[in-house]
Amino acid sequence: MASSSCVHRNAVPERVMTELTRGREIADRIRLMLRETGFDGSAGSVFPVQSLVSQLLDTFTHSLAMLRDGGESDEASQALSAAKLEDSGDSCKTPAAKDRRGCYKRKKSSETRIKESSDLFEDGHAWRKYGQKSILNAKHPRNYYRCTHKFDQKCLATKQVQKIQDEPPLYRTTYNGQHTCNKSALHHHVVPASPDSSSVMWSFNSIKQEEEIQMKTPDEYYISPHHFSPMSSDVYSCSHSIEDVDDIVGSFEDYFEFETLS
DNA sequence: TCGATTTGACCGGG
DNA sequence: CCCGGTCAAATCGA
Repeated sequence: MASSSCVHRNAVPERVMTELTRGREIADRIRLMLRETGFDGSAGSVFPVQSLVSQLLDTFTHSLAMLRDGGESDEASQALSAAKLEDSGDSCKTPAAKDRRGCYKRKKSSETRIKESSDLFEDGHAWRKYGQKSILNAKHPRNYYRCTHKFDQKCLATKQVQKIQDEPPLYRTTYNGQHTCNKSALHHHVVPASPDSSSVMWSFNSIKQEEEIQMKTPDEYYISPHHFSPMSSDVYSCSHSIEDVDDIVGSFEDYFEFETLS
């Protein structure tokens, strides 16, 4: 169909924007963390880390500005294209029929983030379960979640959670898409299911607030066609910083991937 | 009563 | 045609 190729053509700069925005947010988080821990030079540190992070932030900001100026993929057109996608789905929601042909567009496998943990953890976002499927050759069913703000804020983020091991229990969470919803609208500090749990615990704050990120995860890695980097499990003490840096590197790699494609 | 979850049906890509 | 992702009616529960 012609429409799908049209959507795909617009999707690339949007994804680049999303990646760069994410990178800039993470760089800013690092900057705040450095300030709190005195690594920005205020506590006598000789490391020029703060300066590097500032340059990193500038790089993201400039790249985003260039993309904005050069193309039409600003937030408005993003919302527009999101609305178009929405429309293609709405056409089948008329009470007219059970005929759902053309009802939804299957996503192209875009950037995917996979997390594995020993229990089900809160990631700070509001999710709504919309499906469960038993998977071939898998012992446990796969659960499908979408962002609660899919409709009110056009947030297209989804995730899948599947138990992949019994003893000890191990869960794989696969994130698809980026959140475009307003995080500040959410409760930002979610109490984990079991307070003494030794697995993954995240705390997302909005950037302007005091930042606190704790991550303890047995394994984390990203999957993209050219990138597969398992995290070592013995870097707990500084894992939050390292994972953020890994996030940024991932953003850049995704960006250059798109660059070479276009 | 209304938002969240469950679950079988439906759909499209491979 | 099979499998996995999504939809949506039915059901749950606060």
